[in-house]
Amino acid sequence: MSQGDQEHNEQVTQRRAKLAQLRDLGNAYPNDYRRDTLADEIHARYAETSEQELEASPQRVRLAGRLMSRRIMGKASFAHLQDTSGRMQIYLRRDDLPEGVYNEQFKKWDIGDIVAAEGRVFRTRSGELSVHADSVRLLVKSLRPLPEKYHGLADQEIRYRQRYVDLIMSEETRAVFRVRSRIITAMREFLDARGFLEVETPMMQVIPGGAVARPFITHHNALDMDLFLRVAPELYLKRLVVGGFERVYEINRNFRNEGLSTRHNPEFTMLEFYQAYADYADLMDLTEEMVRKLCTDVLGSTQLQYQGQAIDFARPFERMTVREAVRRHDTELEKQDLADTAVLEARARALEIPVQESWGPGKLLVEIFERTAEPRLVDPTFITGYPVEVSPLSRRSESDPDFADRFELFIGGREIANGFSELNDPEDQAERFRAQVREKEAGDTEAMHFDADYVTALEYGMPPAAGEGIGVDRLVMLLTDSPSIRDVLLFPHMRPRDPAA
RNA sequence: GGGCCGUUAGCUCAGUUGGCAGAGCAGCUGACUCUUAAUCAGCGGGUCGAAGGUUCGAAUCCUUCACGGCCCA
Repeated sequence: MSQGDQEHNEQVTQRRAKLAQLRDLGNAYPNDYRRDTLADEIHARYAETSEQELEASPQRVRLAGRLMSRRIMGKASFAHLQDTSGRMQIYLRRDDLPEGVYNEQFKKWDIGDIVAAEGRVFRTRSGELSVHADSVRLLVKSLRPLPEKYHGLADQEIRYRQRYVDLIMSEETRAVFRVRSRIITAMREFLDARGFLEVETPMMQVIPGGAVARPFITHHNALDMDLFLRVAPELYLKRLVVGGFERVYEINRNFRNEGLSTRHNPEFTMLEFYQAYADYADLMDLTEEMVRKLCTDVLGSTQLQYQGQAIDFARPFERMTVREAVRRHDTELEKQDLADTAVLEARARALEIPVQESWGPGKLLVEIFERTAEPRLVDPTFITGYPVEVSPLSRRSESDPDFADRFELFIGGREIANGFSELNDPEDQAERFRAQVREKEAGDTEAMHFDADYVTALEYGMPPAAGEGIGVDRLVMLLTDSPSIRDVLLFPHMRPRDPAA
């Protein structure tokens, strides 16, 4: 079960013995072979070429990859070789290889070995494009047996812990991470095309800020001081807006010291961006355009299925306020006054929400929204009208000071993005920091610190701006139909297992 | 943090009422010069997640712990 046990496994022992032999014969780990073709290049190039045409004009290729299967029929064999692009079948005949290679080398190879094969492209009787090898060579001896060829690696835990094995065995897994990469590339293309500058800001911060969340603490030895892993890049990105970079973005990790679940990993990737001379409404338009582009670029469609439910990105995204969403999805509250604290509290208790003493009407409303409406927001929907009470970083609405100029985007019943018009009044900001500090002193571990330098930056003057964060992992989950965030992280956080091993 | 489920050969999984630990793939030996979950004959391979308990006897029943999965908070 554990990796330590494999040391005593007979298959590992046999493979180690073969490696020892290879060492006796010379360099067991050569790096002088150069391939000239990938498996999928052959499939693409000769997809339409007939058996006869290939026979008439032989095409030579040099391949390298991992041996994934082998079928030995006496003096002839077939094998599948897998490289970064895909698989190619290799055909070997004893009499077409140099003396001794077939019996003394090829037959001693194991599934999982990394090998080179050179020869001409042909089609088998059943029509499969293959390479008839006249030269083969072992490049790397694999010491550990791969999972079973038919079922592959089914154990979720091992798939996460030993992702390299999962990647070797599962084209589905490889596809998820190719899609992830394409999504991030498409985000960059979209923002770069609109004059945004990609930047990197500190991940180790003296004063953590920009989100209401508990940070990780680390220690700098030379300075003998604790540092915080960032919970958000927000305050640094806005310093850059003060500095005159009027459109900036960062795609990188945030760290939040909270529990793990199918939707939460301690480190996760956010796209965060800021645009001067824009407000939250401008960003809703921008977001709709970007999300639709990502969907089309990556899936080639504006329709997708997530865990069995259809999601449509083609229609204009619906927009409604928190109150409208609650009214629509909670018939109990339909006709009641959504500003009445007593009514809201009664309803929250009826919904079995653990109501806290300190909650005002705004917090109650949002809690009810999350319980009743949020899971039903399947097609992309912008929700606005967030109470200021739950929006400590947003600018107040000029038309109604109880509400913030803020939106969240929901897709598939989950929050994907959060954006708002930025607070650029340094005196208001200083007062809000002071309120957070009071909460921290009262024992709230998630409350913010007072960031004096950030207030100083605002005092130089930040142009009116709007900013937004998009949860990249959650978006990738949607576009790859993945049920858990762990399925879209190459190395999700796992508790250490068997520390003795 | 709570509830439910899982952990058996390298991998995928069976294991009846508590009575000698099983299969397929992979591996080893042999046959086989167009196979593709190749085929045929034979063989080897186990800390049943860990510890403790009940019992003449535990993979199986009980307790605790570890790790994971799903749901809830």
